[in-house]
Amino acid sequence: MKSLDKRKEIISVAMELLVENGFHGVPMSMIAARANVAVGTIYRYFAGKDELIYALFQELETSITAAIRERFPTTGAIRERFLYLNGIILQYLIDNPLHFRYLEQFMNSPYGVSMRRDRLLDKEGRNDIFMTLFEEAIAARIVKDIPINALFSLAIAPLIFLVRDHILGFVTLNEDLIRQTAEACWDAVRRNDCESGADRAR
Amino acid sequence: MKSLDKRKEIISVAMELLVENGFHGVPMSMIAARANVAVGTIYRYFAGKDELIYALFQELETSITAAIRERFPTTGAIRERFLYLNGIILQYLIDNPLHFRYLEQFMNSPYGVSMRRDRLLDKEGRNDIFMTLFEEAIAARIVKDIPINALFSLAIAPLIFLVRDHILGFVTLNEDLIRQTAEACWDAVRRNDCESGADRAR
Amino acid sequence: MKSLDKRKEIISVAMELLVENGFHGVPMSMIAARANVAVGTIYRYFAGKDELIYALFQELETSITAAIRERFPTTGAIRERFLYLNGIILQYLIDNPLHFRYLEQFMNSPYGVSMRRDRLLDKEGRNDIFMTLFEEAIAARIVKDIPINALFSLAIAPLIFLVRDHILGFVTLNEDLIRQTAEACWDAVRRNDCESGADRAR
Amino acid sequence: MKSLDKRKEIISVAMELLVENGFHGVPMSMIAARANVAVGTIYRYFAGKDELIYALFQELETSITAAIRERFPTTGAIRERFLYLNGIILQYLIDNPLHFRYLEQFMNSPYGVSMRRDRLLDKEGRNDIFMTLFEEAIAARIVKDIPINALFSLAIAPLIFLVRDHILGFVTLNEDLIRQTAEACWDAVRRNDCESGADRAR
DNA sequence: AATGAATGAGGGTTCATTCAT
DNA sequence: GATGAATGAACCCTCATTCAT
Repeated sequence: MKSLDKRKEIISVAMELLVENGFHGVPMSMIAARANVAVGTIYRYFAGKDELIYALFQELETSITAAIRERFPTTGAIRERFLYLNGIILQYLIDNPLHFRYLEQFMNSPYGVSMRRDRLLDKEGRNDIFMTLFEEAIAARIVKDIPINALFSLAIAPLIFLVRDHILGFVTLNEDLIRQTAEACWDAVRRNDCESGADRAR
Repeated sequence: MKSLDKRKEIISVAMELLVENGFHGVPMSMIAARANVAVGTIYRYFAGKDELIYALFQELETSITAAIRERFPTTGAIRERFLYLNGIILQYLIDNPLHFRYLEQFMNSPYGVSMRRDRLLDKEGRNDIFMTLFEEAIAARIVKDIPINALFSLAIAPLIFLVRDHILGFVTLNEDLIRQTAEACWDAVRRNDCESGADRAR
Repeated sequence: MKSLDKRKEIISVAMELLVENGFHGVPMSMIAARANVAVGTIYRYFAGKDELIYALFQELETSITAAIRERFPTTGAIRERFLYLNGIILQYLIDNPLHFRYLEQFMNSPYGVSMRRDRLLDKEGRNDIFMTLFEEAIAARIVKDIPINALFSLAIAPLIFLVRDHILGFVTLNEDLIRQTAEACWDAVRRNDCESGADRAR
Repeated sequence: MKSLDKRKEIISVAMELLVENGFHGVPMSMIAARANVAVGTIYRYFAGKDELIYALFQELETSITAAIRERFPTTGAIRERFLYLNGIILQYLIDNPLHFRYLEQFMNSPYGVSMRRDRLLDKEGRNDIFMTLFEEAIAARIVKDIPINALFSLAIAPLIFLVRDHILGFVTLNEDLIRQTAEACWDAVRRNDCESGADRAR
């Protein structure tokens, strides 16, 4: 097995186990055993358990960002791009439930909190696609005049919750429901006087 | 100190410590020390650490349910009740950031997952207030015709995300923003043809 | 077994094992097993292995200091007190070969070096009995006019070396030899013009 | 790099690191890295870590013995030869503090102990220069009539202690102090009735 | 000869839980 | 009821050594 394959195998196995058993329910030895490597080998690729957990997050972030970037249209009506973007994200999360569950656990653990604290400092501007879209929309006075964080929450949060329900089996997300939800999110962020409501009717 | 006081003290101390350091960053001995009891004493009130963690969740759930129930108006226009309900929840979470952060950590840990699995079985119908309201709204054809889980996500998720941002200092939630967000959530769930859009203008 | 007894047992067992196998040849588990306690118990009395090693040194230092102090005469001719002091030390080391070997290993390991570095800072004036004696002797112009460290080395170092040889079986230290060596050390430190040489003849 | 150069480089790097961090504070990988060779390469020159540590000791012993032998005068008054010998040793240790510190650590570790045990068996008669000198001196009734080990300790131990103090910065060894200490050591070993004391005045 | 990735036994340490007082 | 000393399984991590390249 090549070196890179080993790293990938470790990441893949770790993701699965950590999602299933929680960060503290998975000894390094368990990861090693399932990845068919020695414990020490993991430490050639990751400085420690914490670093492995962070690395998994970054791996996943890279993957989701790539997925979005490669499919996202840079032109077209804002509303259409918004709906399309939401659709992509929803689809990605449904297709990669492991990633979704890892993200949820990571973000709501001390790891995620400290990660966000670090990010606050070196503001690299993540989620830039969404942010760019919103900035354009704000300038065009198409969306509500509230802080961009609020817009972001209105646009994204329901998707996250729905995916969670979907994964837990409370609801089944089909194409129709995905579209409807994406549109509902748009309703939440757009200005909703009749005029701009009219743009739907065009 | 009375027996009940001890239990309360343990719960209060544990909540604080667990939120700050994560479930696995808090030894029982640390809780005992901060609560001014012996380690063994905790085991008189809770069967073990896991049970303590579950008990904390239940305490908190009781508290939040009570807060909602005691303030929620059973009459009035659906939209107004919806906005009011959202406002109560938001306010509760802002006033009790410890509860909020505990919930987030709990829900996204193996504890929360297994708890939800248990609930799936003995469907007790939590969140009944919201559900009742939605059922009424669906019957009145005021809200979109999508699964109730989707409605629930659209109504609640953005608030959760915003509170998280607020607690982390990304955004400051004042009364205006709370109202605007609650209304945006309503926009997401309501039927948004011009007619029902008009009901806002009434 | 009382708590204090346990601490003593751990110290005693640790001393023996560490002397025999070296600091790094003795796992905590080995100490625990021989002391008939659980591994964790050691950590109730010592913060960690390093601290245990330091504690052993201090234990031993206290013991040796006490042994010297309780027997040392505060009056009498300087030469007699010097010889007596050397005798006490020699006897102590011969009687407690474990202590001697522990000291040697400790002093010549990174532990001892860092300990001495710490002591340099908070100069507490150890070995004060010897130092006091020397200061008196210097004032009386009985000993050589060289730095006190040099005097100290001349007075003590040969004893240490001899004890080492004794323990290794290269030489057998009997009372005669002890006395002769102590006197030879005195010859090394005293002013050795005929006049002060004469004080021996008095 | 030639093979021999590699061996020398490994030895030199290892000496430095082992002195600074202790035998157990230096992984083989650290030595390899600092010597710019692969870990495996070290094992071509030394059978294992223990053997490396022994080899370092032997290198050093060879070096010190050579230094003494090449400078030591085989003729002259015993006292002068004694003083000269002590001077050589002292100078060597001061010039090679790394060797000194290595020796101290080695001798007082299980390595040194087992080495000495081995030597006991195949009595090779080390320190022969000193021993020869002493035997000559004993025969000439110039030194005290005590076991040769005792004489050796009196002659050498203070120097060792002083060098240690010097390296640790407790005292500064200049030429004067070196000479004075060497003479004091002579005072310790020589017969010190006035007559032989007079030989100093000659 | 040289490399360095891989190994895995072994070590220090933690901490949930128990139970004699 | 309350205490907290004692327990020991289990964890993370290190590093001497090997061996395929």
